[in-house]
Amino acid sequence: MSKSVCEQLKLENQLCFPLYAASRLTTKIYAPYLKKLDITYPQYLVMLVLWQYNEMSVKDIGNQLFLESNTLTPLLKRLERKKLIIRSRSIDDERTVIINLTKSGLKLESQAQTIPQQIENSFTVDGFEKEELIVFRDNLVKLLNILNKQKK
Amino acid sequence: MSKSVCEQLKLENQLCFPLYAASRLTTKIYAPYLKKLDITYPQYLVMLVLWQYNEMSVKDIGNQLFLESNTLTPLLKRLERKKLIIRSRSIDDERTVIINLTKSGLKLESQAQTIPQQIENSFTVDGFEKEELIVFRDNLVKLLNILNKQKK
DNA sequence: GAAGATTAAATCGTGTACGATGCAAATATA
DNA sequence: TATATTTGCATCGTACACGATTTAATCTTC
Repeated sequence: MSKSVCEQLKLENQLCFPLYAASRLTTKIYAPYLKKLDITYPQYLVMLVLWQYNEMSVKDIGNQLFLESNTLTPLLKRLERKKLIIRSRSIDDERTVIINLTKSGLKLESQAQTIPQQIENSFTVDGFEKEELIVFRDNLVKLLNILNKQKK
Repeated sequence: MSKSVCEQLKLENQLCFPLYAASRLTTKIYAPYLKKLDITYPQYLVMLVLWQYNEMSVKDIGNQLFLESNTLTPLLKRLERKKLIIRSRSIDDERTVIINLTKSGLKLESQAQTIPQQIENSFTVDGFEKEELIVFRDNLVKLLNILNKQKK
């Protein structure tokens, strides 16, 4: 990349902008599906983690999603208000808050089952081949790992 | 992709999550550089647009960044408070608000010149080849175009 | 086993995002 | 040309993100 400094400052030549915009627009693609479940996109991500691992501390969820308690605590309180989860202090370590799914939280998983396929379809219909999509996702994960390493 | 429905609900198998997380972590990579300029990441994106096009309406900026006035108006007011831009109503069309750079807004560009290269370096040092990075970016832009088409 | 360091959540303040709505200016149409 | 529609921006309410700080519990170290 031997672009001039001026060229580099252009929006389309940066990695950051398409990443930022694609992330936001993707969230919007989920919106109509998630509206039916009455949850937001970040709340959906938390539910994905809980469906997979069942019981987790706030810290654990944060490690999965790269989020801290300052974001998670209010979000989890909203999920609790929706009766999807239960927040309780660990007996072993009073500092730790344990998140458990309620029955309706657990039941919501079946309603969410169809979402990933529908989203994937909306990407593949015009544009991406499925194989291409996999390579792309692997690249994203690779970037994510690099970014995560830098953090430390 | 013949993953079971259950598998598809796992975090690492979705496209959306690495996109969301990578976008957020990338923003954090920018933070120390932007702190020196005393602007946030979305403010930086607006400045990129203005450095490239000089004079733009709120609508124009929104078209470039996929943002609406409900996000841009308060953000632009903050940039105005920092004396980086001037907001004024168009004479031709009183509905339109024209954004112009101030002298210090224009001057800030030279301070931002080094940022893209530094960011690119932090991606390439361990992990990504430059060519790989270009393919990846092109994929992101492709996704962005698909997403943008779906919106309409 | 008390003092100090570390850790897990929570709280606070600021700044996005975004759906929904309001409002005034401009445009289209009867 | 009066009226309806559209357009560009602003406002409002809700929900993230996140740096910085606080609080309480646990762990270290002597």
